[in-house]
Amino acid sequence: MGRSPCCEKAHTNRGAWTKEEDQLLIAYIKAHGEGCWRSLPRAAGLLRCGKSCRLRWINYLRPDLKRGNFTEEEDELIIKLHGLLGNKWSVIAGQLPGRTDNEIKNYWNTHIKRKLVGRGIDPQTHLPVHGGAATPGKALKPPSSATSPAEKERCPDLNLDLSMSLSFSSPTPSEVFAAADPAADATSSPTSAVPPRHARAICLCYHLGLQSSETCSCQENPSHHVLRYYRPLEEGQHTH
DNA sequence: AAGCAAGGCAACCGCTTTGCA
DNA sequence: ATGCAAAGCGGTTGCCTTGCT
Repeated sequence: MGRSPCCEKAHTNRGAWTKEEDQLLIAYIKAHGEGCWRSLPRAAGLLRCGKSCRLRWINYLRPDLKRGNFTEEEDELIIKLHGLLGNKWSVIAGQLPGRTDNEIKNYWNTHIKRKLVGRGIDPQTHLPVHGGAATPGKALKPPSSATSPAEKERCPDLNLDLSMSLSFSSPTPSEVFAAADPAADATSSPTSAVPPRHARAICLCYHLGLQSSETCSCQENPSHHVLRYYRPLEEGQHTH
């Protein structure tokens, strides 16, 4: 027995959204907020599936979206975060206010990839393409031993102290992200705003070079890693 | 002006994760 | 502990626009 479809495809519109549909969705969410996406279309008078409504709202209609071209600073931040996190678009988007994961993903695939290739950097590994060091399709793989200064030198584009982020013995997540964006205050973001599923990515980042999130020896819910990132550790709290 | 290719991006698909009974 | 529904996510597709020949 398979999963029931999210919507009755025969009775839903597909393809590009019309202005009228946009207005219906905006008006409904303004009046009722983001509630149950599955029941929203019917309640709002839309012939769309809930998934489609959610996507349209998050990626296009949300009032806090920035739109417009990415700045050079945003470019560099995306590159740095991608070097740390890989294709965790939603986590990366979380560090760029007003930008969506879909937008960043598209921007990465159409602009930044090319930019990195132009610099002689493999977009997947963030390592120079010459010399066969790059391994297509693999996420940034930390070395098993401490990253040498020479290794750091090989990755000028990723303006991070890789010896810290990849071979650290125990940096805090805020240190990792401070390295990615020294201007950011990693302690100021509200923990409640972090979707729980981001925890794994943060955990993964936190454990880069040591162990994967799957083999983390910590028995706590991974969300504590998010707490560690978004809020400084207090005395006596769990540490690795 | 027409045809074609490439680029850009909105939207969809299918799988995973989460929350709850 | 388990199963299911809902939400979230990343990869992919497809259409529209732009630039080139």
